[in-house]
Amino acid sequence: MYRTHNCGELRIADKGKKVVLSGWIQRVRDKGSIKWVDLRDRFGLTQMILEEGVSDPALIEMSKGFGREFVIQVEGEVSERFSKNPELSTGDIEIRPEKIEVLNESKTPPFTIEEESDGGEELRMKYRYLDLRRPPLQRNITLRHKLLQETRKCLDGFGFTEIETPFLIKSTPEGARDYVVPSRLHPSEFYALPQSPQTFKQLLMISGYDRYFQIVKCFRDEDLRADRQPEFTQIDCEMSFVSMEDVMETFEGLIKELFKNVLGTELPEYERISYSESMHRFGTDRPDMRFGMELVHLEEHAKGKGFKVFDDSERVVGVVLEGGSSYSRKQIDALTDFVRRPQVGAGGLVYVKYNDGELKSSVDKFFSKEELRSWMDHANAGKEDMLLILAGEANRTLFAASELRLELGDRLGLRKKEEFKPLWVYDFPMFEYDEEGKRFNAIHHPFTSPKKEHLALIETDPGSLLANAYDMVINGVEVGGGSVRIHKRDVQEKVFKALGLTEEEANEKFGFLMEALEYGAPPHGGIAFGFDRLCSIMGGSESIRDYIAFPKNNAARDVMLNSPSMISEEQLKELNLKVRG
RNA sequence: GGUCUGGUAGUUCAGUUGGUUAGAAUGCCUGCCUGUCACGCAGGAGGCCGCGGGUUCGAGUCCCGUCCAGACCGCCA
Repeated sequence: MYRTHNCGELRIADKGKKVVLSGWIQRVRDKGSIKWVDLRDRFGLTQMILEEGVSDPALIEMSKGFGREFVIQVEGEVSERFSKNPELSTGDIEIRPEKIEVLNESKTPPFTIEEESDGGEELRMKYRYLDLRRPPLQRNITLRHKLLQETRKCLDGFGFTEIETPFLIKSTPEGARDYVVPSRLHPSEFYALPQSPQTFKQLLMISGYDRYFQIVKCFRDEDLRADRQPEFTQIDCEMSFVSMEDVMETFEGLIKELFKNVLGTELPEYERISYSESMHRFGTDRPDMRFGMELVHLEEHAKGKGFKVFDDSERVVGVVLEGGSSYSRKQIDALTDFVRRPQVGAGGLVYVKYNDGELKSSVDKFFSKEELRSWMDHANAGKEDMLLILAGEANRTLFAASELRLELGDRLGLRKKEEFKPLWVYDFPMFEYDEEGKRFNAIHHPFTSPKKEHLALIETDPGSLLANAYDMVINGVEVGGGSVRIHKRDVQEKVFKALGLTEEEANEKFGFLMEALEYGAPPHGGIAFGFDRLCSIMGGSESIRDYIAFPKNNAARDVMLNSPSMISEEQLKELNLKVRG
């Protein structure tokens, strides 16, 4: 028997018990005539003691060969410590070994396997199996496990059926780039890996399964980010006979359940705002609701007074920094640098604040004190505050203002990790115009239903058409998005047409779906959650890589496997492929 | 495709205006230590300064190229 207990469970009540423990050597502390060895597994740390004149001399001799991460098995007695460690759950006891067996030796690991490792990102990725031994990663992976279990339990309870859908499917190059798999049996033909099981889940509704879910890998061949991996996991859901309201209510319920059962947190009530309201108040469609500092619109107050920068701008947008009147020139310059970074993209930053009771601004030359005061009043800014103003083309200015708001929120410590503010954003536009492609793209996807009352606009003014689409946003992160789908063929045809697909193209790619819509498709809708993102939000980390056991790096490489890699001539030949270059 | 930051000991980093033998911490090895728990103390080993060119009497340091890593923009229906 390798063990009677794990390394995290023995307490003072176990004093005197004969036990067997197995684990990894975390550290050896050699104090001359006493030596301690910390034994670690994923449950905790237990100390073993070797004492000259007390312990078996053969064991002391043997322990001289011990190194970090050796795997050993220890048989011995639980004894009370002479000096206890209140920091450790097993800190009252230690093991006095009678028998030790080295189950496996270990090379010295290239970084420390501790709460805080000394290793850098790249090295830890290469030795991911060692990094995964560290307590923070074990907590993350365990959190993910709990979320998986709770999700299944909860959705099962809601009457959802888990159904698997295929990974080898057909390439449809709209939207994200597909990962593609060559077919051996059909030379020159390819499968694609799904970007999502979207069409399958709709077909399952047509098949009458009523409520479907799947915790499923999805694949997108696009560039990576801290919160984006080429293969990622979705909680994919679909329901029949539902309105937008029904879907929102159901999945608010799911997420509340998950927070309660996994984190022990009661989520506050969901706010709901429309896309246009969100853009107006926050400059983004995924606002962080943990703090205020909403955008102030100053076009009416600031334009047409002869200041060219403002006069030439579509938008003049302010953010009030509470307590900002004490900001120094240097601090304001730092904020200016922040908004001028190419990633934010603003041209500059105008400030207005009180200095010894006098209004002071970077545009004093162009505006009177009264005009400045009217801005401050409109912005509800007090004597201690500072009004920061951005101006320019509409989209860019809103984006920059939104980034500035987040930056200020960070500086004021208003974005607390342990606070959660959930939100629905709904009524997204159906299409957006792609300047490069000179055509309309679906903002959500082409199976999203347009608002019934707007449907007539689809031929005249597609840009103003709203969709029955909704995103769930928590703390400024889009954790899920969905829509009520099109369930009638003629509507689906109109949408494809608006997207610039010919009838032939639409039939070639989605004929199966359109035909299915003709056989009694029920009204249906659903949502998909980014499961990795949900983990990272709940776990309090920025990067989803911390919640994926074996992630890819930012060039989509697995540095441990060193994949992707070349394949052999024989494999290529079998697949009827030739590699260029 | 683009912007920015970085690459120096096993690891994390410092390295001045271009100038002697490239440093620190930690890890590793050796010795000492009777209650440690980030133990302590003393000593030791450990370097193709990412790679390739160039400038210079002289390059870790400056220039060009390249590779790798990270963040971001584009992209992600």
